[in-house]
Amino acid sequence: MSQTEQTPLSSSHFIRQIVEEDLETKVLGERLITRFPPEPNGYLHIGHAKSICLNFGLAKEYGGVCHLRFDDTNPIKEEAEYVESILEDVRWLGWDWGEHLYYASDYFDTLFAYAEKLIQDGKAYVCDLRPEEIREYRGTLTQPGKDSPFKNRSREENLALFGEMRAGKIEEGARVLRARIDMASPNLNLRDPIMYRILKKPHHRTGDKWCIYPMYDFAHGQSDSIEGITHSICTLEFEDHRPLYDWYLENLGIHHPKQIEFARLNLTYTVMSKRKLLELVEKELVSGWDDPRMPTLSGLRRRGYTPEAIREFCDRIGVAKRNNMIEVSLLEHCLREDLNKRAPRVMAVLRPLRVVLINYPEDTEEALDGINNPEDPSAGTRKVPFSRVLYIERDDFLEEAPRKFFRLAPGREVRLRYGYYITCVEVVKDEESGEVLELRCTYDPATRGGNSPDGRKVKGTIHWVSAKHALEAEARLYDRLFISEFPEKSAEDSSFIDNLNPQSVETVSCFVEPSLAEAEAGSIFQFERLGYFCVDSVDSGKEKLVFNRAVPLRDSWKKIEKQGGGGKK
RNA sequence: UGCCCGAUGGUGUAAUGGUAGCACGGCGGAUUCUGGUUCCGUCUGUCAAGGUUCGAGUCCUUGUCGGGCAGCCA
Repeated sequence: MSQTEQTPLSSSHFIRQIVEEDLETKVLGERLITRFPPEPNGYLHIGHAKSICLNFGLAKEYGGVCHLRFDDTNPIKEEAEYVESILEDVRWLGWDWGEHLYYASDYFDTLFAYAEKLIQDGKAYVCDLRPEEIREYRGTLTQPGKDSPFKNRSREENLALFGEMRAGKIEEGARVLRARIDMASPNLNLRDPIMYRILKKPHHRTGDKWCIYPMYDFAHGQSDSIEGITHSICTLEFEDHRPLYDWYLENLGIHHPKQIEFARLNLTYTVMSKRKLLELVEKELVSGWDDPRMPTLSGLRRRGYTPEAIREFCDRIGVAKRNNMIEVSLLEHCLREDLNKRAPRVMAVLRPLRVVLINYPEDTEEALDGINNPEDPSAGTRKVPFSRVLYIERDDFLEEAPRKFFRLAPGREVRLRYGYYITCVEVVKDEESGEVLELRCTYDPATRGGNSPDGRKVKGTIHWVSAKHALEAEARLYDRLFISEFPEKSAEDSSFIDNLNPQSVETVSCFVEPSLAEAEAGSIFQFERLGYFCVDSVDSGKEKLVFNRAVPLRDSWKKIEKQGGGGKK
């Protein structure tokens, strides 16, 4: 057993190395404590999954713990609805925070006391500059800022003023509490950053208790500190904030976790920013945060992605500091890899073409044995009803078929999966339009089950459903939401919205085998030769089955077809 | 023309001064009652120039390119 574990699948990335070293030298204690700190202002997406798996994964791996903490310091943007969805998504992904569920808002009292301490130490002051003035005084990227005229107020005055801010005596925007650092710092975050601002808004957890709220920088590090976090792992854009993170903790003289930054996930053909995802939702360009085309965890779940596939994906993409752009094909690969092992196979016809077996008795039907999962013998077999009239996929018939087309064509023989060999003898067409309406075929009774006693081979096997027994269902064929590989890189005067794929979903009415009648919401099947389909958790029901295509099977025929049509006829 | 970070095949990611490897992807083939799966083969890489060293993807210098930062957002 231990021999199989000698080669860990996940590679050793730089954060793991730092953690390992720190655990060895015990500079931050003996136990690893990480945290995932979402702001409850939107739904979690696949990019968050990277962070979640990193933080929870590391904790699990090294016998530590990972906290789930909501970074809820801005009541204007945050809502309880988001808290609920985030809890659900993290749990669904397979992680357990145990009793370690926290809210930055739980620390508001402590944070307030911390602020008073800095004032007392002459390291913070109340500033009366207006927002525009603060911006002016801050300077620019290349020019230093200048001191606020209020920078040298006495401690007593600052304390009193800060108390008034808290008591609601000051109007919004009139005053802020600032750290007294250095207006000339080349790092703008150190130019006397704002610690507290006045926001006369009720908070989703603290209600009306507060009308001043700490800024991210004044809340995050201290929250980490209070919880005894050892390694505070965040994304690259906070790199410039680290000196401030360190400054607060040092000047407060409290436990000092180590902040480490890594590059966030980017995926081709999708957008990842919460702002853009919100825009898609609000403009009703998608059906909601859980639209199966969204890269949100709720969308992916509804689409048919499994937690296992997502975790595997997060493991494979690695962790580094350089900006990256992961190809969606890797995500799709991880899904197929997982589902191939587990998804029951079933037959469904998306674009039906009627086939009549002219030498098959009218009143007969039989039950054929279908293998539920060739990758998993324990999944067993099922009975699939067969009769004289069937539906096959329109794509599986071509009137003028090239040599490499192994499916049905006039005069050609194919195997019906688990059924008989059939030969197409007649094509019935609409006289006016020329559209193929029906195929008339003969079947070979000796080939029942899919093998011929004379050993003759057929190149192709196609799927089918019995017309009499089939269930009608809806299938939603999803494709990528954007046509462009890099939707955010749109022309100057256009938005990422212009890169939406107009064919990102096609809804078809299809026929599925009767065994699917009792399929539960959220369960996933492989429609043989087509792809993986998930019973929609919102719209599917007893009256009407609705399936979402999570991902199609790889299709090498399509490739041949594109390259040159599979040769001469 | 400030500060910080980064640069390895098409895309990711390893190699921690000592044979540039793995995965996805592409291409070709074998097997197959899913044109799926599986298996085999194959393709392409250390940003540039100097320096240190017996030896540099790795260390140093300079340059180039990419990213982040001027919310009372996180």
